[in-house]
Amino acid sequence: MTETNEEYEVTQMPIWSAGEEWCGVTASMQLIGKKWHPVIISRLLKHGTLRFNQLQDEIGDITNKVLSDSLEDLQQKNLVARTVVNEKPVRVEYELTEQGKSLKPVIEALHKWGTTHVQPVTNDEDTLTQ
Amino acid sequence: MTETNEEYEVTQMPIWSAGEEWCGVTASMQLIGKKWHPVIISRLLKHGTLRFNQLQDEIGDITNKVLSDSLEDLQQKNLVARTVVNEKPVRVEYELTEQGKSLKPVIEALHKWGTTHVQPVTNDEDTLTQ
DNA sequence: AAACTTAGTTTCGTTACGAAACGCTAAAGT
DNA sequence: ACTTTAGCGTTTCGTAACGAAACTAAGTTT
Repeated sequence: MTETNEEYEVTQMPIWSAGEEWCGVTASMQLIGKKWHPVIISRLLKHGTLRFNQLQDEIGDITNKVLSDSLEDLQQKNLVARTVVNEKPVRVEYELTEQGKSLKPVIEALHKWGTTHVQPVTNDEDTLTQ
Repeated sequence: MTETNEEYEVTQMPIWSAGEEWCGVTASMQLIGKKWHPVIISRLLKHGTLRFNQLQDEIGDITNKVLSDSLEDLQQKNLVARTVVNEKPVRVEYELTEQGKSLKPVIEALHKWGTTHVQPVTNDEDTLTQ
């Protein structure tokens, strides 16, 4: 097909091109700036290792496709590792790499802000009490 | 725009519905989980007040449309305030609300992680143009 | 054989993001 | 009087990300 395994293609995209001032926030966003990445990482931080369906249950509202796509992206960015355990039925485990674990302070900051500055609306859709 | 408006209506979208376990990370993501939001907020944290073009220059790679859309979303979420100063030519200023300023620890965590765990690539791999 | 489990993939529709061009107001240059 | 410049966007159109729902595939249990 392709001469030199173009599938892999080291998609370490150019984080920042010349001239522009490089910024840590921008850099972080290139790696975890997708909708579900921080949530997935938070669950793996909490549980260490999770299987596909466990992860999905923990998150709650994510579809198969989006979880699958997100995990693929996270692997490709070396934040998550995927292991196939040969049992029957086959078991697939996801866990954070060291790089992924290093995101702990970021996730903690997100968690803290979310819990202290966003109130969960306790639903029933008519409580406009704040 | 400050008076009651049926179009406005939602005020605070349902962050989480009943049975699901609510999580601070998910909540945060609902508010700042867009590609450019953290970067925009970081610039406003740094400079206090910025005009449209200043903000665009500070960020570097964002288009008019996306910056405009993002700012609109941030206003709607009460993280950014927009002020029109009636000069000639008209001046429009953006700054963080108190709620927006409270994101400082989150942005700092992102900044720190980005600067310590992502290296700026300096365009190796193909050094043809630069 | 039918149903279930795990771990996804396929299809298709909607929303977010991007590039480039254009619009508007008003001053300033020629 | 025109053209250019500056500020602050909007319009148009194309691609990528996200989502809902159905489906696949290997093996297991009923």
